[in-house]
Order: sequence, then structure tokens, then C-alpha cells
Amino acid sequence: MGKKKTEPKDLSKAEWKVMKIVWELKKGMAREIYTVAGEEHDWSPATVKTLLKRLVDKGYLSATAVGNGFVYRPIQSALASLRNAADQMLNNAASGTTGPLIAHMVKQTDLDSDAINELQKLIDAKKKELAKKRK
Amino acid sequence: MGKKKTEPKDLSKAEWKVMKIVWELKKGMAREIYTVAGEEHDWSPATVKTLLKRLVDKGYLSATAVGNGFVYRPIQSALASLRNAADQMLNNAASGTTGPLIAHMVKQTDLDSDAINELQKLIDAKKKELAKKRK
DNA sequence: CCCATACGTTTACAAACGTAGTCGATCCGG
DNA sequence: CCGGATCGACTACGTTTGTAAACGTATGGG
Repeated sequence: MGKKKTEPKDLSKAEWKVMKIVWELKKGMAREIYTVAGEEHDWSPATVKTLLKRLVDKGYLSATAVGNGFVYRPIQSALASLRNAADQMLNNAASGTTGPLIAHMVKQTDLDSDAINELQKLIDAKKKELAKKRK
Repeated sequence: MGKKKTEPKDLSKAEWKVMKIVWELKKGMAREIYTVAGEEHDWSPATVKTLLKRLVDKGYLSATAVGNGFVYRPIQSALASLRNAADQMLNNAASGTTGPLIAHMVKQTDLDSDAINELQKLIDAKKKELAKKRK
């Protein structure tokens, strides 16, 4: 028993940026990660190393020993993590703001046809649901 | 000339919760705010007072003197603040995740017919745009 | 087999956050 | 006009975050 669950800590701003890089690389050694990170943001390798460590501690990255160091890999998919962030955001949304908020995001984003179709499907479902409810 | 802009600091988790309450009340004196906050979260009045102060300092709340204390009012609309948060989130989104992310949010949320129609309009626009591009 | 290089760990330190107590000023019901 | 309730400011203090140097160690090219 006692699975204890260890409340999943969430990511800080800097940590998100590192995660984004690792998600895009799929996996990587310290070197590659802090090279990219050094270009994109303006961090010293030391800084990135610290962030990597913290991410491993927080359970967002796995580190499998290879040669000198480790290969880092995301434990959760980018999507899973984003979903959490999104849910938190929705919790902070005062009633009535969610609709416009989502609309804003749709406007902001470039969607491919798959995404658009998926969205269309969801909208249709919502419509149907609404119609029924308003019987 | 020196508009200086004072980089808008962003809200911490606890601060969001307070803001949400104020947005919903539209405005309020310390008393009401920390009463509600005390029920919803489990904060002492002192804690809420601190948060209120910090929110005023950060420029999220205005405080106009009335009697003993102040009436607090949100300076930005909830939507405006959420939009910022959303934009940040989209920045952290690795490519290809945005579509599914938005889909997730749509699923998560109860939308009224206005919101649904608005979304539908946006989707239609995206479709058209896509069709044209893929000439 | 040596040593420069890169790795991860430790340590550092200021700023932001979460949480809250104290305290002098002030308002209002009586 | 007094005294209790309340207010906001100030102080406090441990934790997390941002940022990075130092350092002991392992690695692998020569």
C-alpha cells in the first residue's frame, strides 16, 4: 500500500523552455540540449545543467547512463503536460471567459487540416448536445 | 520617448486564485474578498491581505480608498489576462501539439451557444484559408 | 596511458512565492 | 466620545526559481 502518489510538481517558466527543447529533440545528451538552449535563450551551459537536474528530480525527464553522462528523455508527452497546464488555466478562468479564451487560441494558432477536422467534430458534438439539452 | 512599459509581471498561482474571486465579484473590500477566499481555499485573512497588496503592486488591482480601507477592482479584464496566459502556453507548446491541445480544452469545457457559434465561424475561416493555401 | 574536455553534483545567492503574525491607525456602534 | 473590530503596512521565514561558478570524475582521442 502507500503508493503515496507524490503530488506532481509543476514546471516553472525556465523548465518549460527546456522541456520544449527536449520534446522536440525527442531525446538528447546534455551537450545537444544546452547547445540549443544556449542559442534560443541566453543561458550558460551551467544553467541548463541545473535545469536538467531539476527536471529529472521532478520526474519530467528520465536519464539513462551512456558513456560519460546521460541521455535525457521526456517521461510525459508534451501533450500530456500541456493538458495539465491547460486545465489549470481553465480553473483560473472566471465563468464566461472560457469560450472567448478558446476562441482567442484558435485565432492565434496555425492548424493543419487534421486538427481542423477534429475540432469540427467536437463542435458538432457540442451543438447536438446543446440542442438536446434545450429541448 | 521613454515609454518604459514596465514589463508586466505575471501572476503566481495564488494570485490567480485571488484575481478570479475579484473578477467574479467585479469589485470588493478586503473583507468580502478574504471571506470568499477563506472558504474556497484555506487561507487566513492575513494571507489574502498580502496577496491583495502584491496584486496592487503588480498592477492587477486598483485600490480606491473608502472609509477604513480600499475597494479593490481588477484593472484588466479576466479575458485579457487569460489571453496572456494562453499565449505563453502556446509558446511552450512543441510543434504539432497545439491542435490536440485546443481540442482537449474544447472537450473539457461547457460552452454556450454563442461560444459554439463563434468557434464555428473561426473554424470555417480556417478551412477556407487552408483550401486557398493548398491551391 | 595521459590529459583535456565534458559530465553531473554541490554550492551559491538573490528574487519571487506561500503563508502568516504583529502593530499602529482608523472607523463606527453605542 | 470610547473601545472593539478592522484595515493596511511591515516583518518574517521557509521554499522555489533563475542563474551560474566550482569541482571531482570519468571518458575517449591521441
